[in-house]
Amino acid sequence: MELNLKNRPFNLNHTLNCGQAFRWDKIDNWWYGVVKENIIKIKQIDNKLIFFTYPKENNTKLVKNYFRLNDDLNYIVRQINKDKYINEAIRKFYGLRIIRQEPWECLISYICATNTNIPIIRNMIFNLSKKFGEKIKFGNHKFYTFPKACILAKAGLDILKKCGIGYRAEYISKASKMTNNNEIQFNRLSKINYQAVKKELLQIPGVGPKVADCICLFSLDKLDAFPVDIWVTRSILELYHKYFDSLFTKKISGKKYKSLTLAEYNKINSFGKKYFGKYAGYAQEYLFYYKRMYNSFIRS
DNA sequence: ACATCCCCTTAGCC
DNA sequence: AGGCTAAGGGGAT
Repeated sequence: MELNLKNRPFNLNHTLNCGQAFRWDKIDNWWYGVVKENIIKIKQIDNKLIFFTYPKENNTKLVKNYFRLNDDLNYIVRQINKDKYINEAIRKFYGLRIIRQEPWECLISYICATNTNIPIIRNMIFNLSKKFGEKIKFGNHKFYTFPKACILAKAGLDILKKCGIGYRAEYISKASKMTNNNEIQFNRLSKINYQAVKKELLQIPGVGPKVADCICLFSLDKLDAFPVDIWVTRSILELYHKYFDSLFTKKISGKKYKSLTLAEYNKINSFGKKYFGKYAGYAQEYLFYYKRMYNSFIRS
């Protein structure tokens, strides 16, 4: 199946490499991912996307929706392009789009994403899927769907821990039970505003402000959410310190990789939202990817 | 009501 | 070889 992007800016590699989604692999120049109960095999050639979906074939709707191809990216980028720093990130990673993930999978993924790094997060989610998901064979490759809430809700802590998730096992177990009990209703959450969604997400064990913001941004259409992780903190301290008092920046930079307090998180978070506006989430992702890439570059 | 300190798995890196 | 780092959160004080 072919999808002509026409003049819609999109860069598949940036979108899948930037660290927002953990379930994609590049094999022989094709990206493979599991989205809902489907496998997507996809590559980009100039302004064309070439893809296969399985088991439901030619599922253009799934691809368009997942990659948010209907977002007016040129307009969004114009809204967040406030200074030379973000401008450089936008130019460097032009075409990066926020992905619309499944809320349930996104919740568990970002509970896994605390106090660890992207390769380990990918492992945790793969292990959970392999042990508790359903196997799908596609070509010469095997894939696993993300496990349903009712399955994880029944799983014992000892079995969960064999997936390498450590202390997160209890959070995942409780979050699964809440989802399975209908205490968390994602289709309702996608319809209420950012503040209200975040407040509800914070009731889930293992979900603090950072994880809640990630779920809002990557799965619940809250493009104004501005997650603040270590990389965003660094880029704010380096590039935007003039918007904070020197006492604050000094305190944060002296923390040496210890986590932010709630007050500190909220201060950076509300700066991001105010400064970049209603598409602050897009700005966050460009800054995050830019800072992470640049730091790994100067280390190697 | 707030802030501070400490613990929590895992793996790659130096 | 042991400490540090990584898309942080929770609980005790």
